[in-house]
Amino acid sequence: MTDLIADLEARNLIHDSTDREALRQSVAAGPVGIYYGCDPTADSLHVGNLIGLVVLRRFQDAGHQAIALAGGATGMVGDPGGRSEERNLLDQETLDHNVARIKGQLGRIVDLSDPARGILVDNRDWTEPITVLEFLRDVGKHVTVNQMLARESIKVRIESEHGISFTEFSYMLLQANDYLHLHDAHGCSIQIGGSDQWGNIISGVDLIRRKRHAAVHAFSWPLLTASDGSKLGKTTGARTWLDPEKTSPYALRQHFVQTADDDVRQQLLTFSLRPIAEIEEIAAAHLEAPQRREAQRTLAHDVVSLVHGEGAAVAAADAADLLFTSDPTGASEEAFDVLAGEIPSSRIAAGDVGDPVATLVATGLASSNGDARRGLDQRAFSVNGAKMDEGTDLAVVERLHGRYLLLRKGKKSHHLVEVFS
RNA sequence: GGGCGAGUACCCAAGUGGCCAACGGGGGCAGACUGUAAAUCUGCUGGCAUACGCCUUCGGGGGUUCGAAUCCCUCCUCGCCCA
Repeated sequence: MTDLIADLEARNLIHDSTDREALRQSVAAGPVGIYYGCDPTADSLHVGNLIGLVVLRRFQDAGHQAIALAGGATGMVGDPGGRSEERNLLDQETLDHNVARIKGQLGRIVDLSDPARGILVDNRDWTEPITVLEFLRDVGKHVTVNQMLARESIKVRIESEHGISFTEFSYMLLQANDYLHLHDAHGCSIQIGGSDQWGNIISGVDLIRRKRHAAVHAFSWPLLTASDGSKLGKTTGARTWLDPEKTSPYALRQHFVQTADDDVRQQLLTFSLRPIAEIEEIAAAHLEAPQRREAQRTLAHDVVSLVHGEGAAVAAADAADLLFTSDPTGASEEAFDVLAGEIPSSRIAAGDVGDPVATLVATGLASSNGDARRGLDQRAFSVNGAKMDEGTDLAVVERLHGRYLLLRKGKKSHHLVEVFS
């Protein structure tokens, strides 16, 4: 990559930045340390964090040092941005657990095996030892409350009915101190984050300029929103996680396959490591024949491959093909073996198969007997491709390959039942 | 410390003694239409029950009443104002 910054600009991944020319020259001049931080508020990263990780990856591929920061300390305090109420504080034990899990997920996207290429740090390591007095003198002295109050994230909270605690108010100082530490200890000179982080990021840049008289850089990407305005990865319902235990590779694939036409080009630019020219070709082909969903398929493949590996991406694609494009009753036994590993599945004794309501609840496709009955009423469920009703006796439904029942709710939820005797 | 106000289901929010499992909106799920898209229209959205109905729920606890989300007491949490 001759000009990484230009590439990112073309991908619409730069929203705000410090002096653009200085940033460009710094990146072009040689390897730099670049840092992206996320707070371990859950035991898994989600697709919202993926942008940062992919940007780190792009820098790493260009020979720079990626610094992934797990915010063990800031996670204890809570970022006031983007919410109207105080966070619930997490305890040490939970944070430890979360950081450990996140490290595994991170390591697949960003190479952490060679410290010169990438490292994972936890800001508790340098934040915990600082005393309150040191912090107030060394960090607090360099920042005016006036500036802090001017930040959008703070302003919003002050005007909200719940207000903001001093704890969360202090968050940006901790993050500023992180950047200072990484600058001193690792020579880090770029910080990145979503545009909602810009205030916090700039605080760090200012702090370093005041204390070290050094000009460091930063940029943010536009907060990813779907064309319907919802915040990606934070859809009210189920989040899409990077941990395969929480969101299977198949489910992750489905999340991206279902991307809206209007969003798919931008998402490819954001998440795919393919060159821009190739993505533009795919986008152009997609405009010609959107119903083929080739762009969505490419996007889904690239993301799953990045997060879980090529093998998982292919397996997830095969499972999806079986469920959506071909007749499940004609699928081979081997295909079902694979499918069982990709979609939710369960084993049920032959004697327990019969009543559709009980079976639907047992598989989790319905949340309660009432939910199952409502769904059956609305003809939402099918077994082996045939619609079910309350009278369907699953015991007499012919099992595929002698042992499988493929249950479906709506168009998108599947569950494979293996019947044993 | 004092005064005022608020806490309702996933979220916002109506309801101020029975017609309340609780208006409305959002979100979610499903059906029709489709391309595993969007838009649109329709249905559903506490649990048990085929059903009559029963049970649990309106910040926590206690009370008044035949009957409470609604009235009283108390506690907790939060906001605004005064000190």
